[in-house]
Amino acid sequence: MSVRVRFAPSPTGPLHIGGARTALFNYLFARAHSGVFVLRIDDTDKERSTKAFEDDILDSMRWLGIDWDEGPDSSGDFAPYRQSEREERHRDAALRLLAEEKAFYDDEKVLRLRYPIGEVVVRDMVCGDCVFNMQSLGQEPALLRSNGTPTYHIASVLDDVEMNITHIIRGQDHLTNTAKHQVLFEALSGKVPTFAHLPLILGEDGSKMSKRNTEGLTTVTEFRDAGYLSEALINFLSLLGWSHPEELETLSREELLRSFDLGRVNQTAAKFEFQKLDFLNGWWIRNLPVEHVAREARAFVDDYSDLIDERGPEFWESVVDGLRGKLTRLSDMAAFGPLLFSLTPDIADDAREHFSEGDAHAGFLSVAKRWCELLAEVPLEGDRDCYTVEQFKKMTKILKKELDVDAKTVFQGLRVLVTGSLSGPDLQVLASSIQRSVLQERARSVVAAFSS
RNA sequence: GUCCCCAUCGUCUAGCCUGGUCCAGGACACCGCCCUUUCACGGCGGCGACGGGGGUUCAAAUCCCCCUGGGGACGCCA
Repeated sequence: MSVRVRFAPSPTGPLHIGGARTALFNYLFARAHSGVFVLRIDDTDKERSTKAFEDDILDSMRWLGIDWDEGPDSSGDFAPYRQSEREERHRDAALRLLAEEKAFYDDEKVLRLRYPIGEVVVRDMVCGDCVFNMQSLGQEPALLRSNGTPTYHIASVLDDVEMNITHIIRGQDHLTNTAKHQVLFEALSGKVPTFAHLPLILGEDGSKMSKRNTEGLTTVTEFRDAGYLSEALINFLSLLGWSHPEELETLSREELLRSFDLGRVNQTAAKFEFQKLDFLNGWWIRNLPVEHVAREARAFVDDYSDLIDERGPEFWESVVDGLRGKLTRLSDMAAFGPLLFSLTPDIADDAREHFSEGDAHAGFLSVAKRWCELLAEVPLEGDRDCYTVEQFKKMTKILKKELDVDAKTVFQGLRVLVTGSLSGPDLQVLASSIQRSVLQERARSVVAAFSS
């Protein structure tokens, strides 16, 4: 029988990063086995489920590139894929169990599963055999609430049966549920799917990747808005609890599809560390095709949208290509907006201090004077409004040759005249991306600041 | 508290199933050096772990037991 797996989030919140990892592993497992990946919306909790959250979950998965074969938005042989639309089946199944004396009503009019006496063994692809004494598992799981509506337990198991789910891949926090569900599977169909419980992802403090972590990011949307690429997130998530057979670390979606193997999933909970995610994000920013990164980066320089559009598409790509070496998150791009377009750069304190007195001050002023002259003298090429990298190089050479100032002062001075700061991205890239008129205006502004 | 799961560098991990090639390998972070007229990138090197105790064995990170530590589950939530 061919592999069928499902990811079954409940739309009571946006897609959490931990849920994304579960979805990813299901997706990779399905693809690795040429199987089917089902997205099912487990919205049995009507009070807390919303369409907005469902939309967020679908959008997040699309953004991550985790696509599904059957789901609420597509027709499939097992539709509907929203549990709220399958309520009758769930209720009927629960009542059938009651008729067969496999369930019973408690004093509160809640229908509960009847436990067998003794032990249940869960055979798990990751954890091995886990033995549970059913009597130690606490209260029997509720199947129908006192108001007659089905609960997660009956809905989930019945749907897994009806949708021919062969493998259930979910977090280890479901392990005790699985013992109960296994009883339900046997009662409902006599067949039990294969289970794989993934190790949990812990927050940096070591416990539960819960509401808040050090960076305040928990949902996929939040990570996206913070400037992470889906490629980096997928890469990072894949390495939490799993490792590549050749220990490769930077893994593309294609490589993951090629090499994923549930057998290599470990059983140890992993802490979510931003340092590694940041490293991978920077790596992907540097290694993905420029067009792709340029496109993704646009969202983070929204304030300069018009100015960027005015300069044409090639401008933006060349800027991103020149500057991406310095990026960790796409949101870092925001800082480059003013660097590219502002007419009056803020002057950094250390820059002001560095050139405020003595020889440094004198040297700086002579660089500034000559720089202003060059900006007036050196013509632009063709119909360009910026100097080329070569022209800028030539101009710095002139400064170095003509002035009785050491090279360091020339370059640092130039950097301050162009950016107002002593450090920043490659000056050649930057200077050749800034319009001459802006360069002139800035030089004037900086000189004025240093003269007063 | 009860039950379940887990335990290798600060972190993610390889190795463990099929004991010896492991005085434990990689990656992130950190620290040096190189590259560089800044910062990054890149290159090279360094620091750094088998939780403890018993077994089994000629031999244990690898197998068994106990302890300790960590995590999870115990809802008319999913």
